[in-house]
Amino acid sequence: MQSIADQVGVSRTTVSFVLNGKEKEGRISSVVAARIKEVAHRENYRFNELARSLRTGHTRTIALVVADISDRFFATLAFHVQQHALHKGYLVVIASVGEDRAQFKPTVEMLIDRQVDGMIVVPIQHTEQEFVRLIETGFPIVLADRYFPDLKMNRVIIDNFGASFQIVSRLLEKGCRRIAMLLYDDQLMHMQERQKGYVKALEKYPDAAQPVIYKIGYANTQQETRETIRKLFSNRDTFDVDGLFFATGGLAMYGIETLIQLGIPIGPQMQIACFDRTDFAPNLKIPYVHQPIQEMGKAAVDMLLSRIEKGEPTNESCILTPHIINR
Amino acid sequence: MQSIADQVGVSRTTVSFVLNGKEKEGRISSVVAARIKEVAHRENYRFNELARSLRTGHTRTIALVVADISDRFFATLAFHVQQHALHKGYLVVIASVGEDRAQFKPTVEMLIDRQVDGMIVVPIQHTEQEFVRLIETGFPIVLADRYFPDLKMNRVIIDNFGASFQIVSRLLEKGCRRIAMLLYDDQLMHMQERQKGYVKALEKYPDAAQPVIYKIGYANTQQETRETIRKLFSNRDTFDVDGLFFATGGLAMYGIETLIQLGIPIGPQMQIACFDRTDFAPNLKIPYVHQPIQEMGKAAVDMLLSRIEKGEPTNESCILTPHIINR
DNA sequence: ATGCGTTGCAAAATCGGTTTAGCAAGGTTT
DNA sequence: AAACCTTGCTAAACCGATTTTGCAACGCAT
Repeated sequence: MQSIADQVGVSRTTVSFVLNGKEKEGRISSVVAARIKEVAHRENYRFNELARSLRTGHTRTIALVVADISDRFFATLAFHVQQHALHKGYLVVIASVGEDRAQFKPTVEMLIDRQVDGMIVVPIQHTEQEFVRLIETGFPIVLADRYFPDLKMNRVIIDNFGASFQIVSRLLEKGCRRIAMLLYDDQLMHMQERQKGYVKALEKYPDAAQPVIYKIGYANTQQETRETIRKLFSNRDTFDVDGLFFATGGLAMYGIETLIQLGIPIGPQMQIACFDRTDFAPNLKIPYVHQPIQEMGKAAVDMLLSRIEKGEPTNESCILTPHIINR
Repeated sequence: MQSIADQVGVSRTTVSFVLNGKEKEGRISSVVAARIKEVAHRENYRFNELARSLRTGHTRTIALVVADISDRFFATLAFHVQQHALHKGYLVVIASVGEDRAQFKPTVEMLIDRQVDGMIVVPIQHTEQEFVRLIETGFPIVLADRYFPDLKMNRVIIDNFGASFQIVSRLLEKGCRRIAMLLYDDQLMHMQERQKGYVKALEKYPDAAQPVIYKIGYANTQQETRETIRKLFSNRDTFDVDGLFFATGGLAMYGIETLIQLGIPIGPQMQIACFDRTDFAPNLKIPYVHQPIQEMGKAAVDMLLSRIEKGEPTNESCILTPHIINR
């Protein structure tokens, strides 16, 4: 900037005004403005955003923190968050921390130290205390997908209970009476509500079997899912399962894979439902809960930006309704 | 920092030395150092990395630019790049630009304006000129997965030709003689070499049919793939295909899906091979090219960081050898 | 001719740190 | 006792911008 100022024969101040389109405000003559623009263009001048941010107090950067960016759900969310944020003039920094609170804290601090304007985070287990601390500082955060019911903070989630209830009801309507559910071993509300929806749906049918629930760990998902399914079907004299409900697309993928390997046909005698479209075996027309990931990303960005730009209060939470896809 | 200095009764300089672990260098007494540390901890002091970066000239941040973060290959690459970079003390900013050069240029500029120390990029078509400009500026870049043969710059890639050659050879050994290939309609070398490997393998067998190649666009991959497969099998009196080779995991997924829908059994009479493990239909034991994504990510990070930290010259290119998985 | 509002620009403070150069006090050497 | 080295710390410049305040010069009305 100094270099441009020298060439035109003005001060840095003047250059700054012109390059920021504040010629009126700075009362710079159009002659000088034109010369500055020309030189800036010729020299291929680019702002040092670091310096600008230091002075202005904002970076026009937001962070997105997810458990695992190689997961299809999170990757898609990341894509849409990024597209929408870019459109609003913001850069998004994606951080993938694993379902691991040891990585979560330092990562979040690293991002805040770099002065991101706000964060969209899909929280992981055992991080609630981190959030109460963050809320105290007043740092703009919006939770996506998962949330803490006791913490008063912005969030955009889906109606997990309702979706679960509806899709399990569908299974029941189609005649299933002994439905088992597989979900992740996770205390967070999104999982709890999917479980509750399943239980509640079963209650409607007095002749349906009691809930049978299997919890799978995040660490060895594939293996645990396989073993669970194997066990379930080897005990068929005890519990003659005729329906399976998977709480996520990942679980469904591994589960269906195992069914196929075991040679168990999926059809009227053995029906399946799950969350998220699984690309796996699309010829099996499995009903699923379609989460509006794009809307979720957009809503989260909009909520965060209005919080950042307008100051404090926004509507606290946004609950999206997923579609039940019946195929 | 000023606040800490005031409380301890020293200058900002002293505080800075202590908090940066340069007490020896700054010749600060251990008594003062201890008091500073204590106050900093009590006040929960955190560096403003923006300000530090402005002064030191580096941000300890690198960017990763890919076409589509929701693609499984890129998401996995992103995951490993991030893990390894974090381990080396760097933050990574992931940017997803689509296979779209209109988004590519502004995104790269945005990142450079924010003073990232370097970039790992998976280039997209028609961006070669951008890179010659970037190279002139001396900005540290390493290319991953794809590359420009004419541009002398750091890159980490795999032996696409060799992998393609080997896996198609496998199909030929197993008896296929009329093998068609599906690949993306892309001028970049990685696709070209996969094609060449296929052609070269066919040449070994004089009784094999001439190459039959279908090019699929990035925009409507799923639909185009389906139509291509349908067309291929409806013309079976003209070309009685007995083998299919997919240049990527995505193409394979859509292709196999269509085969299943058409009721064409995959087996000795109709064999398949592809790049990348497809989670789709794992009960079909399809041989595939396993790309060492984690090694690729690590190598790219290491190459970039040594370029950034040690200055100019590093070994120009790193060629990884994929495994052929035979199942 | 005096006062006043406008126009066109620049000086200087500021953001929050890092880093170089230097200064005073005390100890050691000669 | 003079010269010199250490020790322990600080002043001030600097990174590259933004922004507030100020100050000439000019035109215009009185």
